[in-house]
Amino acid sequence: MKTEKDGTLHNRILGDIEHRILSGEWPPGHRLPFEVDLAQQYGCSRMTANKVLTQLARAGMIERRKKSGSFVSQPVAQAAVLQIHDIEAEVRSLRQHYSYRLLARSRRVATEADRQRIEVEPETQLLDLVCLHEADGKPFCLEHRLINLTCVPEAADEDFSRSAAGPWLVSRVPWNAAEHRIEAVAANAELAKTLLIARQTACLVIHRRTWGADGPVTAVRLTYPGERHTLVARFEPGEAERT
Amino acid sequence: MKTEKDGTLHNRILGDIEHRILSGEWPPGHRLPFEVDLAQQYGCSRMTANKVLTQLARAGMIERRKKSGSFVSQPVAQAAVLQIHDIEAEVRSLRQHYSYRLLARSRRVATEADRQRIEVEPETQLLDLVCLHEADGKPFCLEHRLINLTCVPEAADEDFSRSAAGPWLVSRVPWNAAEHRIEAVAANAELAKTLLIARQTACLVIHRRTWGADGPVTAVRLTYPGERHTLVARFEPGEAERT
DNA sequence: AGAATTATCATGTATATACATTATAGGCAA
DNA sequence: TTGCCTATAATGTATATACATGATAATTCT
Repeated sequence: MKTEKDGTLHNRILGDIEHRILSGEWPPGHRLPFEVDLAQQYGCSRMTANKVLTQLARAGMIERRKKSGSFVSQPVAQAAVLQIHDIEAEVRSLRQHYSYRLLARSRRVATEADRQRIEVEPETQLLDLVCLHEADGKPFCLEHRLINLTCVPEAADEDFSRSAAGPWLVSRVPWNAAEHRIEAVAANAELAKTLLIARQTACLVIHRRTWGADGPVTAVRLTYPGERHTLVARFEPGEAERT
Repeated sequence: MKTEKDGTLHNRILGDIEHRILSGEWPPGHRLPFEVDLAQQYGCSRMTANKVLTQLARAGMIERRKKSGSFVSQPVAQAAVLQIHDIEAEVRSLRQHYSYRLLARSRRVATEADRQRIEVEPETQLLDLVCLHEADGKPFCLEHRLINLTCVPEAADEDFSRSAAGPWLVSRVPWNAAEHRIEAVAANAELAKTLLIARQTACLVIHRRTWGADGPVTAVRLTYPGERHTLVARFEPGEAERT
């Protein structure tokens, strides 16, 4: 995403209108000048004004109605962009040493329980991986992953004993949709033992399901000890991307 | 965000190129046809092809280099759009009855502890609210909120005993940045009592800080009993918005 | 007056054109 | 061979223009 304003007329106009909206000078519901008037004010052609307004409309900051004009949008339901890091990068950014251990690997036909986690057809071959990501040798995150071998048959030939499946998949399989579910759970005995934490410790659990052109690719559950981990999301409503 | 493909030439071309990229037909690094060639293939002018490519570039799906051409981007760090609902709407969407109770309201000059939560100057007047959102009469979410009275002096005259401060603020104060932090915590005695849950129950905590043109507006901490609440985030990398 | 028609206005989409910008390739001279 | 210059190719930005679309306002007809 480019955000620098590179002196072009287009971006100057865009920035100016954005500023008026964000500062509250043009509150929600306010009708902005017609395209021809904007063009005159800024000394540009209608096409240029039109492109700016089109972009603002795509960014959701204004709504456009034929004949009536363009209006500042009501603030919409809040949305935030959540960065889902690669775990290795996440550990390194904490300046800790990253290591990885494969705890279990099995291949099977999807069971009913599996199909609760990943929406595959019955009889689909799956790869089931359980692995532990460590920071400075201490448990950082426990990963449970199912991979749909119909979509990614090459995965059957990888043993994933040295490196995690996540980065391997990302670079190999094009995907076009993902769903994340985030919840808090208390550690049960098994989880506590694996993560070396006390029972009942609150943990942050991220479920991620990914789809490609041929259907579900993978479903992964990441469990982080709660006290040691937070997710951060940012939202800049005015940051319409610049050309 | 408009996503329907409304038969225009622009959107036909956009959808076609998107499809080639998402299906893997044009993998990351692949050079797509030059603008003039695209224009010829689709029987349109270069301007139209240019606008489509510009849009794809803004959506992050392609990178453009002068003289060299346009290339399919490497998949970027995953990002997900997290919907932060209005709590009342959230409860209603579960088809439960929403109610609200103000538990505490006080006004004071920012303490050192407050300034850990909201980045205001010393001596700033704050409004501190604690309230409970209920679904079908049962605790649903506990809210701790600080409001910066320098930014929102009108808030001092509202008692917030009948309705929550969130929606009131949203409709009154333009804001331009927000930060969310999500973590899991175990309920302490006080929290357990307020939310009517067992001690040590895992809870999902969302910290949201909001900035307006005049600095920090509000900081809010929402605590949900973990077993009963999940956050959902979606990401559609190919969903470049359509004109 | 009320309904149907027409005119008008603002936006939406597309084209042709012009010139600016910038990275690459090729040529030319020291 | 090296360094510089120039030509060229592709994108970037902006303009003028044309016609389509859809909503509102004005007019006309019954």
